[in-house]
Amino acid sequence: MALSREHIVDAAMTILRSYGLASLSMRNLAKNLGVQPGALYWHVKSKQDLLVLLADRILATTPAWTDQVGARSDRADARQAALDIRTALTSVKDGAEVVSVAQALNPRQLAPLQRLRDTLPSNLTLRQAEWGARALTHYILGAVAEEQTHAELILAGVAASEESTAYTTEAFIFGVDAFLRGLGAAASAPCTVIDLATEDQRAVPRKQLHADS
Amino acid sequence: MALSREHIVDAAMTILRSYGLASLSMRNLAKNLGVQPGALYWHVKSKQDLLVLLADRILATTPAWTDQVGARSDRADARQAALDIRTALTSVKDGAEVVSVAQALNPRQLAPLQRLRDTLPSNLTLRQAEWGARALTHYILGAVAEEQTHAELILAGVAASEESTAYTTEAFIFGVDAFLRGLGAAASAPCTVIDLATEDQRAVPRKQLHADS
DNA sequence: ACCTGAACACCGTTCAAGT
DNA sequence: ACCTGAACACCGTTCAAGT
Repeated sequence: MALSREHIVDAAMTILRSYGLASLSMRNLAKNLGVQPGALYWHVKSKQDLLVLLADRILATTPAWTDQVGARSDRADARQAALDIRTALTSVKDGAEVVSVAQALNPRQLAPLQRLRDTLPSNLTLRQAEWGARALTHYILGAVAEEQTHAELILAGVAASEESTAYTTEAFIFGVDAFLRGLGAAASAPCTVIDLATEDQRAVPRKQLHADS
Repeated sequence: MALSREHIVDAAMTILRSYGLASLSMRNLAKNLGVQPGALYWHVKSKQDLLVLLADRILATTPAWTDQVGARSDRADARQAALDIRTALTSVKDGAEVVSVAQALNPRQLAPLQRLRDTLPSNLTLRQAEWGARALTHYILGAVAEEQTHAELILAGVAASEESTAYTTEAFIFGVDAFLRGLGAAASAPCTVIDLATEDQRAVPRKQLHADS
C-alpha cells in the first residue's frame, strides 16, 4: 500500500496511543510502516512537522463550537470548552505533551484556543480575551500533562495512586473555574503594572552556536 | 581539578545560559569538563537527575519568603511571588522548560510552589490552596516557556518581534491577577461538579513496551 | 514521483579495566 | 574512590542511486 501523509499520521497515532511519545521515533515509525526511515521525509518535512499534525488530530476530536451569532457567552460555555479539550488530550497517551511541544514549535493559534477565546466572559476587550485564552491554555496543558505523567508513573509502579480520577477532575475544574471567575472580574479591576525592578535581566548574551571544549 | 557534583552543575548552568537546553547533552557537558562521558555517572545518577538539580538552582535565586507567623497574606504577596519566579526562570535560557521537565520527572513540591501556596488568599482551604498553587505554577511555566521559545525564534530570525517586553510582562501579570482574583472568590462559589460524560475514556490500553514491526 | 541503502553526526548509559 | 576506553543500542536527517 502506497505511503502517504495521512497513513504516516495514522501509524504515528497508533504508536502514541499504545506506547506514548518516548516510543515515537522516526525510525520506529518507519519500521511499523515497513519502510526505510528516509522514506518518511518525502511526505513530511521533519519530526516537528509530524508532531504539529498529530497535535491537530488530537484536538480535532473536540466538539465543534456552534458559533451563535458571534456573541461571547457565559462562563459555563468556557468551562465546557476546557473540559472538552481535556477529554481530547487524555484520549491519547502523552497527548498534552504532544500538543505542548507542537504549540511551542509552531506558535500559531490552535483551533480550540480560538473557541476558548470566543467563550470567555464578554466584559473583556479582545486583547484581554486573547491573553485569557492563552493563559487558560497554559493551565490546561500543564495540568493535563501532569495528570498523564503521574498516571504513567503509577502504571510503571514508581508512584503510588493516592488519588481517584474524580478527585483529579475536581482539581482540574477548580483551576478552570477560579480562572474564569477572575477573568469575569477583569474589567472592573484593571491591570496596573506597579514596581517592576524585576524587568530585563532576561537579555542573556548569545555567543556562538554549540560549545566545544 | 577533581570532578564533583557541584562542578558538573556549574558547567551545565554555563552551557544552559550560553546555548540553551538543546546543547546540554551529557557528551557535550563532559567535553566542556575535559572528561569522558562515563565519568559524569559517578557523580550524577542520570541526565534526569541532573535536570532536577538544575531546576533547583534556577529557582534558588528567588528571594526567600519571610514567613510571617504562618499567616497567609493578601493578593500582592502572591503576585510578587509569581513575578519573582518569572524573573528566576528568565535568567537562564530555556529556564522554564528545564523546570517543567524536572517537575514532570520528579513531581515533588518545588520550593517556590510552597511559597506560592502560603501567599494565596486566606479564604481557601489547604487543599484548595494546594490546587491553586499548582494551577498558578502551570500557568507560570507555560507562559514563560512560551515567552522564551518565542524570543529564541526571533533571535534565530524565524519569527518577527511584534511585541515589546513591557507588553509581554503586562500579559503575564494579567494572567496572574485574573487567577488570583478568581481564587479570592473561591470559597463563596464552591466548585460543584456538574455533568461529566467526559470522564474515563482516559484509560488507554497498555500493551507491551516498545512496538516492533 | 516515490523509495532504498547507506551514510553523517549525533544521543544516554553501562561497565570492565585501569590508577 | 574515581576515571578511561570502548562498547551497546539507539537517535534525526540527508542524499545519491534506483525504479
